[in-house]
This record gives sequence, structure tokens and C-alpha cells, in this order.
Amino acid sequence: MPHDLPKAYDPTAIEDRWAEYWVREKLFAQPTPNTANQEERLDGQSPFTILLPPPNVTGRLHMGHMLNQTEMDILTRWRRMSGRRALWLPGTDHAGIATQMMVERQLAEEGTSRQKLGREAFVERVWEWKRHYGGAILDQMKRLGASVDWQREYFTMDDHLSVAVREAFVRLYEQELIYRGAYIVNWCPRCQTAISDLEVVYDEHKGHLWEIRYPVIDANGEDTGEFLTVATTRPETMLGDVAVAIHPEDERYLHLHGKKLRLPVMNREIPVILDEWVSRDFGTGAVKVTPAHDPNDFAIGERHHLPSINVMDDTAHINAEGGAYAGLDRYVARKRVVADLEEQGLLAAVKDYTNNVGHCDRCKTVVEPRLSTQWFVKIQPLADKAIAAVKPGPNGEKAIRFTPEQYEKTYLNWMENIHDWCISRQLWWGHRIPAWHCSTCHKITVARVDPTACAHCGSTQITQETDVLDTWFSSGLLPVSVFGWPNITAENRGGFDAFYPTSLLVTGFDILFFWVARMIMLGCWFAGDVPMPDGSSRSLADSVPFREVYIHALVRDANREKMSKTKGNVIDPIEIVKQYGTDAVRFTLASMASPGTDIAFNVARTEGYRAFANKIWNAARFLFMNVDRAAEIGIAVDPAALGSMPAVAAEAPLEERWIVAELHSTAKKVNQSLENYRYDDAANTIYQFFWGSFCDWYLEIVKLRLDFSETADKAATKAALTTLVSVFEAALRLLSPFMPFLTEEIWHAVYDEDPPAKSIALTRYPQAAETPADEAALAEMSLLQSLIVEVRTLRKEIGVEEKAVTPIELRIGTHLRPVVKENSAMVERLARVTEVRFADQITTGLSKHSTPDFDLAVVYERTVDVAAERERLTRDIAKYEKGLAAAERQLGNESFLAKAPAQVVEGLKKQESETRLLMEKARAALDALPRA
RNA sequence: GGGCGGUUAGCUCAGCUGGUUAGAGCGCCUGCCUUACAAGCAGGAAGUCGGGGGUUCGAGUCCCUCACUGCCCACCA
Repeated sequence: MPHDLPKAYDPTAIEDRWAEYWVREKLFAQPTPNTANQEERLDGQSPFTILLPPPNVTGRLHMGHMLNQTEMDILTRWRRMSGRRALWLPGTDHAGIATQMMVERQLAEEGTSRQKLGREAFVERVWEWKRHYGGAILDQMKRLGASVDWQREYFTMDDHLSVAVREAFVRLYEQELIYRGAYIVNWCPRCQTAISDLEVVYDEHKGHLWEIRYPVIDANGEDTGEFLTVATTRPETMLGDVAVAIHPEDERYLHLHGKKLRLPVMNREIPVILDEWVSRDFGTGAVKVTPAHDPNDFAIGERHHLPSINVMDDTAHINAEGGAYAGLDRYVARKRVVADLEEQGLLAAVKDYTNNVGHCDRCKTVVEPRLSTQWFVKIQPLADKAIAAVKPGPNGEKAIRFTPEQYEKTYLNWMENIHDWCISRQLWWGHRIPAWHCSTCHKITVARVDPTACAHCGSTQITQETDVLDTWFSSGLLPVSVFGWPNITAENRGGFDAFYPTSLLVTGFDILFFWVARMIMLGCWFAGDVPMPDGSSRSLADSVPFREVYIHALVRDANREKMSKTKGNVIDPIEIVKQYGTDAVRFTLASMASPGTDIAFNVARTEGYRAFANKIWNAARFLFMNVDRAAEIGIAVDPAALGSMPAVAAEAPLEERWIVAELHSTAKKVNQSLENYRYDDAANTIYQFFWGSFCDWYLEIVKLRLDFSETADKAATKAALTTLVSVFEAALRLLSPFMPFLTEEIWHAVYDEDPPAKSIALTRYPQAAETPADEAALAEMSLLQSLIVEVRTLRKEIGVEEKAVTPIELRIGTHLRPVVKENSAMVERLARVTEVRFADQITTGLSKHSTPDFDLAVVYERTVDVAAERERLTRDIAKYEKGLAAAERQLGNESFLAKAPAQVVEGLKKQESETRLLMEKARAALDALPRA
């Protein structure tokens, strides 16, 4: 028998092998059913579909990924083993800016640039990079054992997904939900592209508020000697000022309304205008208006029909509109402008001022709000649906349910205050916008197929838009596009019918708006048009991209600090995995993944779970050792006894009935916990069962039954061995979603390398029996456990050497004596007892222990530490008195007796009488001690 | 400026719709190489549940308030 496992568990020895095996054998491939075939569509297997949030193709695995993937893998493995048609779909995101940046950096090292290469060559270069280095993160995922369907791996720029992107764009354009125009956008001068509001991160920045005096001039353009002082945080933008606004009711300045000012530095005449938006108590109460460089100013400009003067180029250098400052970087220009103002006596004040400055999410460069012509999605109609999908409907049902629930509010709050979405990016890597500009009539042609002529005037002088789409536009479409949308035809709709809507999305809150919200908007919008398999129209509930969203927390370091490269506290999951094994790291994450709580990742805990893996490993060694010994005398466990939920005969030994009852209750709890995304509860429950109940108690007891001697009762030995192996095998299945490698290895060994399936992952997940638990077994075992523990404690207290065996004296109700008698061997072995002497009164020794069920003494000649004993008893008495007083107080309270449920009152009464008894016994024992 | 969390043992965290004497892991103390496992076994100590007030027969749990702390959103120059 190949049951020779090494003594210590070594994850590195087994994990690579299984990871490769799972991929090679395509174990988790989920074929697309043919839904034209009614039977195949309704084969009773409710699918469980889950999309992997596609990592950037440039990405490397970090702890957040590992948490995300561990959670998804646990749920997918669990659902699969529970009989669902499980599909976990992986892929990578082309990640426009990130990938382009990476390749550009490479080019820079080679002394060239994308501009030198030209667009076509550059894009080809990125593809080449992708083919060589892209998707390394998916290989890391394979190593972690993610049970995804690798046959379906996608890339967001794959042809069929690009078709979906184009269709979505064209359709929205036709529906007049996409428009192009010049507005203030967030411009990153380093990436040289517009970015969306979400891609701007704000940081507190200590800067200044400059107060600048704008001279008031008369009708002839001469200075009147009066000034209007404005305040600004960005003096350089004054080059583009076109007015100064004051509040319509501001008495201080009203007399200046209609007058003109001379814009310092530029010497341009600008008007003083009135606008409600101006806040009288901020700064000086007068605002310089720069429509091309500030969203508020832009709005004012619109209201007052003012021109917009863009004074900066794509790199945030001052352009020709900036007169003498042309060519200067924005911050150089700022200094120069301030210096010039000061020289001209126009700088009224410089005040320290802290404000929020927007930075590019990607490269952290300060974003420049800047007038620019971009493409936008008119988002409100999509948002309306996305709101309806999350709010409770008329029947109280929600089409999409968030866990933790609090994120629903966050989502709705954002969705209800949403702004139009800038979807164009001035990049080369991405889905190029399918719009063509006509140089003849200057109109735009948007088309599904590349046009050869302008749709408006027929001119062939057309050129394609150079912008590409925001990466999130394509990833937002994934739930529909990966299942074939828009080509949903009668013959070709199996994937969509079977797997859409997906069951669940598991992700971090950091991409709640970026991705989750966009998927909901786009999914509801486009899937809504796809008829149901029977041809009927699709409700909102069936249009959503997923029915549930589980948002997990952040993985922090052991000190609760956010992991970051600059702080140098990043824990590389691969490193930890190498050290402790994937299973231990997975179990760490799972056991700490309490919904809504960040995870402070502590390797001490991982060490603990490696020990857990080792524990199971050694339990397996123990089992195999006994299986082998049994084989020598012709006893073998029938494999038919494995693979299901173990059951035992009513007359089976107590420990067998007990461990089986425990297994069932564990399975029940674990299933319930997973149902509610309580990975932590599920993991802890299994841990407690495996280590606590199974190893610490059951294995120790069962040793008594594993008799392989000549005189053995072979039937009894075989029965014990069968329960042992079958409970262990079921427990392995219970654990396998959490620790897939270890359980796979041992499971194959249990079946002596001839398993009933290719993998433990393809077996059935343990489910508790419907029949009620064996309460008697649980109660009897609990009594014996407390007896054994009390003996051990007492032995320790009176200083019995570890090795010594002693008789005990036991006073216990006659109805409980049989339980002890029938299991005396258990008590003797586990508590190092030679003999249980039943007594009506404890006579031995000075030290005894009492519980509500029994009094106990250990028969052992040893001087008792009277002082220690007195201390212990005094402490106990104090504890009892306190408890008793509390109980009496409550029981004396008539409203408590009247209002509290009977069971609570009864429970308290029982506790009161038990405590009273224990207290009396403790007092008596204290009195019996010799005086000091 | 809005909104949402958190505060429970030395550390990291559980504690469901309020119900008997608040739990786990790690750490700590004590004793054991008991042939599955020293990555182990056995026993133990340790918490006025952030402060204050309220509701209730009963509050870690519900309400108010204060303090500290974290996060998200926001166009005040």
C-alpha cells in the first residue's frame, strides 16, 4: 500500500503537481449547454456563474487578488460540489493607460518613443509585449489552484469582445446617449489624456491663496485707481481669465457691476459680472472667471456667454494664448506670474491655504482641469435602470443584492448623483472609437463596419477618430460580451441562456464605481433587449449582470497599515505561499474574511494554519497506519462506505455516534455560513471540528477500538475503522474548498490511488442529514468530556506526575453511572485513571472538584498545597457568590418573572440552584482544609 | 461639507433578530518527547465590551451624546 506519507507535511512537495493536474485535466471546464434543446436547458442543474474581475494584463498578484480569488474559489468549489453547474470565468484586462505606460517606458530605455514608432507600429509592439509577458498573473492564479475554466480565458481586446464594445458604442450613439463636445475634463499632462472623475484622486496639499488686485478702468480704458481683488489658488490660470464675478447682492462690489477691469499681466479688458454661484464669505468675494480651466468657471462662462481661452497645451505648458509666458511649464509660469504681479504692486496678499488637489490615479501627476473636446455618455437613463436594479421593487425583492448591505447605500448615493461619463482617452492602446470625421461637411459618421464615405455628404474625405475608449467601457460590458452578446441568435445563445445573469460578483470596494456600477448600467441596458429563451421579453431582474455582489475588505499588513510599495510593507502572496503553502495562506484569508472588516494579515496566523494542515496530514498518517495494520489481519474498509455522509447504528459505541453527530452539525453550520459569505465562521467551524473534536477526542478514543491482535473482535475493529475512515473522508471533502491541495493529496491516498473521481473537487459536499441529531450521544459525550477534563485539572492541581495513573472517586447520580461504566476504558485512557470508584460521599483527599453533575477526587498520596487550594476555593466561592447574587436579584424581580420567556426563567433557576450547590460544596471543602 | 464604518483579553478578531456566568486563534504561564503530529499533548491566567446618559424585567447587542480612529463621496475660487 502506498500509504507512506512523510512525517511532516511539506506543501511544496505536492502543490505544484496538483495545480498542474487540475489545469491539464481540464477539471473545471464547463461546457456550454445547447439551450435550443429544452431538456438540456432544464437539466435541473442550476448554474453558478462567476466572473473573475479581470486583472490588468500587466498585473502581478498581490494579497488583494489572493483574497479575492480565495473567496471566489471557495464558493465555486463549494457550489460545484453541491451539485451546481459551476462556471468561473477568467480573463485579463488590456488596461489602456497602465499597459501603454509600461511599453512606453520600455521604448524610452531603448532610446525611442511611441511617437517615433507611429501608432500602428506602437500598437503592434504592445501586442507583442502582451504575447510575451502578459497575463503572468493568470499563471500565478493557476499555481494557487483557482478552479476556473481555463478553456474560456479571454482578453478584453479579443475580437469577439471588441465586437461587443463597438456594438455598444454604436447603439448608445444611435440612441443619442453618446455625444461629443468641448467641456472641462480632468487632464493628465503626463499621460496626455483625459481621465474620468473617478480616475482623479484628491490629496490635501498645503498651498497658497493669492489675492490679486485687478485695476478697475473707465470707459476710456484708463485706470480709475480702484481695484477689485480676487483670490486664487492657481494664479497662472489668470492668463485665461475672461471676467470677474461677484455675488448679485454683495454691497461691497455692486457699484462695479458693468465696469471693466484690466487683467493684469495680460492687459486685457474683462467685465465684472454678477453670479449667484459666488460665495461672499470665501476669499475676497470676487472670483476670477477662467472658463477653460475650471468647471465652475466654465458653467459661469456658459451662463454669461463668455469666451473660453485655453492657455495650456497637452503637457500643461503655457501655449500661445499665454502671451509672454508661452512655453513655460504651469508651475514655472505660476512663479513668474506671481513675481510679475508683485513687481507691479498688484499682489494684495499671499495666504497659506490647504486645499484638495486632484492627482492622476495612474501616475499621480497633478491633474489639470482643462477645456477639451471629448466623448461622453449621457448617463442618466442608464443610471435610472441601475438604481432600479438595486432598490427593492414593488414586491420588496431586489434584483441585485449587496453583501455587506451597507454598500448598497454607497452605490445608490453615487448612482443618484452621477455625472456624465467621459469615455474618450487620448491613447493608442485600446478600443478605437468607431467614429469618422468628414473633412468636407465636418459631420461624424459612427458605424458598425468601417465606412468608406461620410454618411452625411458622401465625401470620401473621412478619417477615423484617434481616441480610444476608457478601459472600463469594455470591462463594463464583460458580463454580456463574454457570453456572446451582441450575437445572440437562436443557434448561438446557449452560453447567454445558461450563464446570464451571472450568480455573483466578488470584488473589492475600490472598483465599486469603476467597474461594478458600470457593469450594472451597461448590463441592464443591453441585456434588457435580449429576449428570454422562450422569446418573451426580459425583465430587469433577468437583465442584471449578476444577482449578488459580495464586496470584500482590504488586506492590510499586521499593523493594520495599508500595504504600499512606498511604505515597503507589501506582503507578496507568492513568497508567503512558498513559505507556508497555498492552503495555509488561503485558510488564513478565509478565516479572517469577516464581511465588512479589513484583514490585518499576520503570518503568525498563517503559521497556525500550516500547523493545522500538518495536523490533518498526521491524522491521515495515523489512519493509514491502522488501515495497513488491519489489512494484515484481513480487515478492509469497504469503499462503498465512503463518499457520502457517514451514519452509524444506534448500538454503535458512544464515540462513533458522537463524532458522526458532530460531523453532521459541522456540515450544517459550514453550509449555512457559506450561504451567508461567512468564510470566517465556516473556516473556524471546520478547524474546530477537525482539530478539536476529531483529533483531540475521537482519535484518542478510537485507539481503544483498533485492536489488531489475534484475539480481536474483528467485526468491532472493522466497524470502528470504517467509521474512522468514512468520517475522515467526509471531513476532507468539507475542508477541500478551503485547502484544495492537501485534501486532494490525502483523498487520493484514502482511495489507495484508485479514487471514484478525478478529483475531490468533483465529489459531493457533505450535507447534514434531515433526521434530528443524536442528542443522547452529544449529551453523554459531553458529560464524559467534562469528567475527563476535571480529572486532568485536578491531577495538575494536586501535582500528580504526568505519567502516574491513579484511581478516582466519583459521586454521580445513579442514572449517569451507566454512562461512565460503559465508557470506563475511555475515561481511564484519556484521564490516566486506573479505576473509577463510585461513592455516595467523597472520602479521599483534601482536594476535590465539583460540577453540577458530579463530585470527584483523585486518589493519590501527595501533600496538598493547602495555601493554593485555599486560594482556588476562595476564588471559586467569590465567583459563585457573584453569579448567585445576580441570579437571585433577577429571580426576585417580579417583572422579570412575568415578562421573560419561560425558558429563560427556567434556565436561570437551574443555574441558580446549581451555583448554590457548587458554592456550598466549595465552602465545605474550604472548611475541611487544615488551618494554616 | 456630506455619507459610511470601527472602538470587546497583551495582539488579531467573532459575538445572528437584546435573554442564563462574553468566545476563538496567536501570545503568555505550568507540566509532558503519552510511537499520527514538539508545526505536538495536557492544564492555566487574562476582559468594569471607548466615556456618559437613556429605553427595557434584562444591553456587548437598541436609542441619544461625547471622544478617538479609519474609509468613501463633494465644482467653493
